[in-house]
Amino acid sequence: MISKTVVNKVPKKDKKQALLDSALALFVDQGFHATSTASIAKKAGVATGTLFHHFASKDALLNHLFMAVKLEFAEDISQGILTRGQTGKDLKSDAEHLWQHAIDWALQNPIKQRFFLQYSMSSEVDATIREQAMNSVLHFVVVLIEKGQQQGIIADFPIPLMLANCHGQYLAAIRYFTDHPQWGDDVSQRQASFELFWRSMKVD
Amino acid sequence: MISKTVVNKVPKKDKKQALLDSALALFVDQGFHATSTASIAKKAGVATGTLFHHFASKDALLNHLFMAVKLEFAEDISQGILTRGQTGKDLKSDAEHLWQHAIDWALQNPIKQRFFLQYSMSSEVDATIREQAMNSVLHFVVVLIEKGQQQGIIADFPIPLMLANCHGQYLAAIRYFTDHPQWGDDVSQRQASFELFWRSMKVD
Amino acid sequence: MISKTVVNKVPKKDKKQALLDSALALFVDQGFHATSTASIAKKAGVATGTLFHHFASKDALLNHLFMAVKLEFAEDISQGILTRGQTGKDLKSDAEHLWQHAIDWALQNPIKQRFFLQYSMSSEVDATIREQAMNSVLHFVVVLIEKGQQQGIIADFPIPLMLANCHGQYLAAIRYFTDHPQWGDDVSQRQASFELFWRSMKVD
Amino acid sequence: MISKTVVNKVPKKDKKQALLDSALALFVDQGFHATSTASIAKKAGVATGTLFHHFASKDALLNHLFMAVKLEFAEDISQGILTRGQTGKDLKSDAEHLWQHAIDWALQNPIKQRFFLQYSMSSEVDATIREQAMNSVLHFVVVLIEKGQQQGIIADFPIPLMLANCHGQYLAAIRYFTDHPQWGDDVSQRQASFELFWRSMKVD
DNA sequence: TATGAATGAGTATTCATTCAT
DNA sequence: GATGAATGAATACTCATTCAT
Repeated sequence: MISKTVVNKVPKKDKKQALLDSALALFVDQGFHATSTASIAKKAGVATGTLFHHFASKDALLNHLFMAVKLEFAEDISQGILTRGQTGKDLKSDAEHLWQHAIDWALQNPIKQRFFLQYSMSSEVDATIREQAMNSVLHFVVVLIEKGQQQGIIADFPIPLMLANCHGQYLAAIRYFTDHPQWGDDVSQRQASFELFWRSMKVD
Repeated sequence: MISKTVVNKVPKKDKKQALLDSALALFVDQGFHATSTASIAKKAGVATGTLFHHFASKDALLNHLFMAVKLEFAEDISQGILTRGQTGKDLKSDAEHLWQHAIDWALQNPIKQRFFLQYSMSSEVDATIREQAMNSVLHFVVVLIEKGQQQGIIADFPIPLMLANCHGQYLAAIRYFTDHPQWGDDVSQRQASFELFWRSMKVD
Repeated sequence: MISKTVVNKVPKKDKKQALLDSALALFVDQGFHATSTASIAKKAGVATGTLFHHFASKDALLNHLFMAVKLEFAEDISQGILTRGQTGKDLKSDAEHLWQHAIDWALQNPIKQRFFLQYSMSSEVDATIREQAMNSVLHFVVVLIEKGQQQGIIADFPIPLMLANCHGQYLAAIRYFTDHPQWGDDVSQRQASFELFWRSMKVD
Repeated sequence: MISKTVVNKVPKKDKKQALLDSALALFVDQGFHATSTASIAKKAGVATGTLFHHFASKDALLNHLFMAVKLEFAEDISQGILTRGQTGKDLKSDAEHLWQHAIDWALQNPIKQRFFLQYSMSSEVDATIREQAMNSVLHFVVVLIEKGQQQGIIADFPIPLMLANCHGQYLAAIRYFTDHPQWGDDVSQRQASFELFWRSMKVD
């Protein structure tokens, strides 16, 4: 009896999470419009109405998902920074750590990475959500750039421009390593990708 | 009679072109899926069926449009290169010319530029078309990089990686100048955007 | 061949009319909300999309239908008035003719009469449409009342009030004869219903 | 503990009444089908499930509500009759008192009056309920008519027909005064509305 | 009694595409 | 080629109702 109850009882959040998981997989696989809400619910093992109990609309689900994945990424990166000791001593080394960690995350979360590539610039995600998510994620980079400029290590270009540039380079890199999976473990290619990034920003 | 026919008749290609023009505007404005073929036809001033005389499907229309715009861009850039004299003497100057010309094109064709941003990575455009278009456009860059590497001016990273990086930086730049139109004419910002691009590629 | 074409070809307006006919029958039978657009189309022998080709929405269809039926009624009544000779000589006789004709119409068009009863006061029909339709139909009555008041035959109450009263009495009468069909042909009952109507309006 | 329970606990009947009140307001405002049970519950400050503890279904709620409002009306009218002294002496004066009282009730209970107008003829209310309610309310009128006919004051038409006619005139009158609120206090208009009613029934 | 998360059948509406003219 | 009425499959979303707590 007890066990049955325990087994059947889904810990509240799980249905919502199951919907998010299913949506992520399907949106990446088929695209947003080609994915029906019914298919999301079915894959999540819930009724179609349940989706709309948790999310006001299909769009709201996408926005929620986008934010969630971005935050997960941000959190993972920020953990990586915190667990390093003596941060700040060598800025380039910090930057490289950040860069490689971000690439690693993408390679280890291929679906979420494809999700980034497909929806980071898509107009299907609400513009304000996109901006909000971007800021939360790129905050590390802002900190890094500012510190580097103070130390005279990073070039003194306008920060928003540098930020946009970083983002573009990151997306290009993960797309490259996704399209050519065999090079994701190639140290020299990984090193090269960081160099392209770093050189564009450091002082000459 | 004759004159009436002549007057009313739109020179063959014009209906097709009108459809492409309307589609471009609407796809950029509302997105691909939110744009109905009926609305495209209406804006173009033709009947709904006419669209399907010129294009096999809505998807085919998008692909055709994508290719056309990319080629237009490529042609414009290539014209810019050809009209310069003594190309090749100073590679950095060539690169800068190329870069600024590409940015200018985007700023002068805001709709087509938004079209690039929205559909360059979108899965709505056929993958093969996207690749084909990319190659045709980025060919100049390949030539540039190869020459630079031979001259020892450009770093010796794998070309596909550098290419991807260039593309990412270009998209980031035009998005930046689109989001902040007031800086598109600011020489120092334009210069900075080129520097970010150039530094990532040149030898240290 | 020719005949086949002729037979298959539905004279344009017929699909729209078929939809209106089906909708009338179903709305009366099942109510507006209980009637699906699919069932209307099916009964009309057209595709579901066709309904929305002719009417912007289910609501628009109802409004259109309401107006059409009201106008048909008005036209029938107005024909009845015109085909009588020497109208105006005896106002009471004119009024009785009008009244009995209106009742007859309802009894001979039972479905449309039920439609009136169900939708004349329903909030499902647009308020402006309802008012518009009412005015067009009750115009005869206004003319009658005004003439009667000038002749000193009809009491001098405010016209809008008398109009509302007439309408209420008419709806009550047709509901009565509908609920008790056997009395619709009973001359004395029909006479009584007119008397109730006429007495409320004539001068004492 | 105890006090908390007591304070939070709403006296049994109140939740049911709150549901009825909310339903009345919403049904009048938006119509029966446009009102969801969820919105009724929300407005009443109870959970969605609670509605179904008190009423078997949404339809049952409407029927219950209809009966309740009709009875409230009947009770109010019957109070009015009882509190008058020497009823019966002057039938016309009794009838006028009844009529004006009924109009007053409608004007003082605008929402319930609109409820009458919308649902008295609607097929959404169960036919038997409607008839039952009608009888309970119109009983006064039956009594009045019968007495009047015995006294030779009221015309000798079939009672069901006269009843239907009364009902129609009453609905017309309250709709008229609702649509033109400024005339509800105009004595001459109120007097006129009664005259229209009375003349249709009294002997010539 | 009360709750509110979950259900899933039901529905209006859209839209790419066709084809007779 | 050009037209636009017609098609009908597809889909987001609603909502009365249930039931485990």
